[in-house]
Amino acid sequence: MIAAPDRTPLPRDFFDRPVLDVAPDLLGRVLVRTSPDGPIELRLTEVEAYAGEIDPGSHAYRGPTARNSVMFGPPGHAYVYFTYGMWHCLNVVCGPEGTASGVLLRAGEILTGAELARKRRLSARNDKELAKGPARLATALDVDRDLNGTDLCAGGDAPLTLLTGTPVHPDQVNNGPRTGVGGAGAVHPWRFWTPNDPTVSPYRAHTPRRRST
DNA sequence: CAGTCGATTCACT
DNA sequence: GTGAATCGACTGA
Repeated sequence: MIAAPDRTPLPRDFFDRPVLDVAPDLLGRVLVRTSPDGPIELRLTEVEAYAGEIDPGSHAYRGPTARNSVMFGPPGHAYVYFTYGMWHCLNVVCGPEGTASGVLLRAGEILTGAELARKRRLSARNDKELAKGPARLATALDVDRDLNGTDLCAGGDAPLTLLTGTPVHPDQVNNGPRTGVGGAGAVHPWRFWTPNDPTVSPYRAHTPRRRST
């Protein structure tokens, strides 16, 4: 008998901690997306930590900009960015206001709303691929920049909420280098995932873009 | 203001 | 395993 996931929204305090504490603690939590199309619930299986201004891999490394301003705001809010001209990725802001840490939500298992997620992820060959990768996760949940800055702790009918769920025991969390991060940021083993879970995305090293001409 | 490239995904060989 | 897609933020002149 497995206990039902705790549906209490995570409190603000949860996110007001060092990002390396928050990131592994997010595994097993449940992200709820409510939209006019219907609800989707997803159990987080893979995340990556980005340590703000001290982290060469972070968007906040060179200080505040128009794009990353939400990361410098209060914890527990969504930082959504657009990349490669066609994808969105979803992060949770961590640490006190004025700092700029965040956790990239990279993959998860769809618990409810799979039918809706399949409509948005037509290229997925099976349900394990619906949210296997950060842009796939955002696509399945219909997350775009309209949700940048959304409070994930508000509860109620907010478009995005993080529930307590069923946290993974720290002894069971795996970690390794972050996917697709190059340069000095590649040395940090700040990717966290639940082992032996088919929804976790494969690791890929950073690939420099080939020069034109 | 032009050049560069990205916390990726997908189709194809 | 390799390369294209696609656009906007950021950088440096």
